Amino acid sequence: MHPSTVSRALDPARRGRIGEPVVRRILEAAERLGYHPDTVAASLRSGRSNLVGIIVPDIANPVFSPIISGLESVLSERGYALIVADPQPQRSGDSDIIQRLVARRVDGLVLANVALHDDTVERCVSWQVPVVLVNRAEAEARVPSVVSDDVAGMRLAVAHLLELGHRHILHLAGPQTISTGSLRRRGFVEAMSAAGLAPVDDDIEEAEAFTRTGGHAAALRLLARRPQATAVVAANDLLALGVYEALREMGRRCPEDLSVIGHNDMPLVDLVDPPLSTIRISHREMGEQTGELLLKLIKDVHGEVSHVVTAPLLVVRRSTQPPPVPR
Amino acid sequence: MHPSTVSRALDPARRGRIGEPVVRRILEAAERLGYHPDTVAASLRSGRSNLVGIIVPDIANPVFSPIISGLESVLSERGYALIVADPQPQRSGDSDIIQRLVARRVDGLVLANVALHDDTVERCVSWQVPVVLVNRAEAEARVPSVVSDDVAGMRLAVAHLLELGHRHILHLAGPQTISTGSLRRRGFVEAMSAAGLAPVDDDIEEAEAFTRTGGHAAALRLLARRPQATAVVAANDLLALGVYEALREMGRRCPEDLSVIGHNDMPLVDLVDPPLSTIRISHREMGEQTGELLLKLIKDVHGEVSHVVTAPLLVVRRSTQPPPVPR
DNA sequence: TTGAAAGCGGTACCAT
DNA sequence: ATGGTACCGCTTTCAA
Repeated sequence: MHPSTVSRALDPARRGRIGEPVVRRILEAAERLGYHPDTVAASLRSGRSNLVGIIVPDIANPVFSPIISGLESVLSERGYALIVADPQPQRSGDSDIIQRLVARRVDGLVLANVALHDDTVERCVSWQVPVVLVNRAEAEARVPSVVSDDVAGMRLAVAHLLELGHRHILHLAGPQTISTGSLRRRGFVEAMSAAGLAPVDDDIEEAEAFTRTGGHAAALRLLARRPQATAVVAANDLLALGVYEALREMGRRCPEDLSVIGHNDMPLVDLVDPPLSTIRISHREMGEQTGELLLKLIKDVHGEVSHVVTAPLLVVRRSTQPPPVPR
Repeated sequence: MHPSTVSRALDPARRGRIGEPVVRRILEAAERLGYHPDTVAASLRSGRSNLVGIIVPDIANPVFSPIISGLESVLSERGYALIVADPQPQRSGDSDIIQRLVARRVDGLVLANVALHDDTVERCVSWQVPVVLVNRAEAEARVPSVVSDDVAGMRLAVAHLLELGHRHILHLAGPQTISTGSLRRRGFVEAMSAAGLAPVDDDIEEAEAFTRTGGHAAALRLLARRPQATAVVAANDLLALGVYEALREMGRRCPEDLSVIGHNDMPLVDLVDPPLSTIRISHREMGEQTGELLLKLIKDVHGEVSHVVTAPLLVVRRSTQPPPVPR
């Protein structure tokens, strides 16, 4: 048969230009022979790979895995496959994952690990690869991004505690090199200031990483410094769980002695003791939005740079309650 | 310059055949021009894509995400990229993910979602694609697999409860179409029988899925039927947490009234109330082993079919204690 | 050790 | 609506 005709008949997008009966015959033959067009050859010729890469700091992290899942869902529905990369600093050969992905001719890239100031983005732009940022924004907003409204989230958390009657509220911040860490800190400061309770530096402690151990260590420092505080707003759930551990060691109770609120609403925090009040973010939805944005960008490289900001939600459980009455 | 020479100089594996100074000049030039060989063209010509696919039932599942992570880590170290696919039944176009991946010329495939009897495996074998199963074994062991020793794990769980003094022990089983569900059930029956306490059918209840809600519903049925039992062995942690919920609704306490033990040791189960005793499985390590196995298979398609079985570990926390003394 | 030529398997473009 | 042709960018084989 005639290669061009077959090619066209097999591509739903341009099948219309081919005679109805011919298409049927070709489809049948393909079925019978178990023929499937070679994606690699098609990529070489067409320049499109139908491949998208995502770079995350940790695949198994409960924040990123639903993002990957949502993204994959949108992409695969549209015929794209997703390559997941997780650059571990100590690993050799990782010198440049972005480069490796670009050499594979990915049609687009999702970056879930850029720092607030990061030259990775610049390199992608210079390579002309469509890029979308997720769960991270960069200081200059050069490329599209999908993030939760961290400032609004902290406003929610602070408002909840104020309403319960708390006045002396601390913040357990995340690393300030990461946008969520920085934005949430800013959100905390703004919300407190708006209530006339502007925090001083000693009311805030930075964890070294968004982990339980990081939260634990930082909470120990913070609570030693500010024993009379009645509530802590943690920059994420893992940090909040670190506060739990610190409290346990210090012989203080949550929520009776200290209210704690987290951020993310990751799986199982409703079952920890006490069930954690937190700010819910739909990471899966963020992944889906990221997919839509990227697909749009791939189709129209010079489309406008749009930023999606998803709304967070307060989830009240049992780790927050009114402050203890002073004796 | 001379394309062949450049190609050879850029490939570390065969650089040796090229003159030292020539190599240096080529490397420099490549650096200067920002040249990177096109992987797609290379794939087309060489037949190798340096691409591996993994198919999981749920990317965000705490069992599978560390597997993916471990696998990715091994693969990317060796120059392979990992495509992650997550076939959702209701999704269109998914008609055949395997086919789509094969059309992309993946060098190998990891299946994390095969049922006990599954024709997917057969199709891969017939397509000559190297395949490794992970966290799932099939009834006939036609292809390599990496699994935890589920039977041994259940033996550990049962032995722990027996040692505490329990005699009336129940099993909350997972879906029997899945190898872990079926193997763990068998392990439970064997371990109990070995102790002269062979369970009857009513001592075991199957959950519809490995989820909290599935566990919750099944636990309600099981505990209603067997109120005097003093311990439950759940087929995984999520199911065990479902038991917690059921207990709470029934006004019974864990561990005072009923000991509960899970399986997997997923993140955060050490912080739930009460901290869950469980069987630890290193899913990340399983992912790494899977990568090694697959790479070996890719290199030598006709190598022997090996099966890796990782050893589980008992983790005692606070959800298990001696049975209440009968009044 | 290096150069030359021939494809890998499709798709884009032009001709009919 | 279909057929013909060139060619995507590399690797492989063979020749020098």
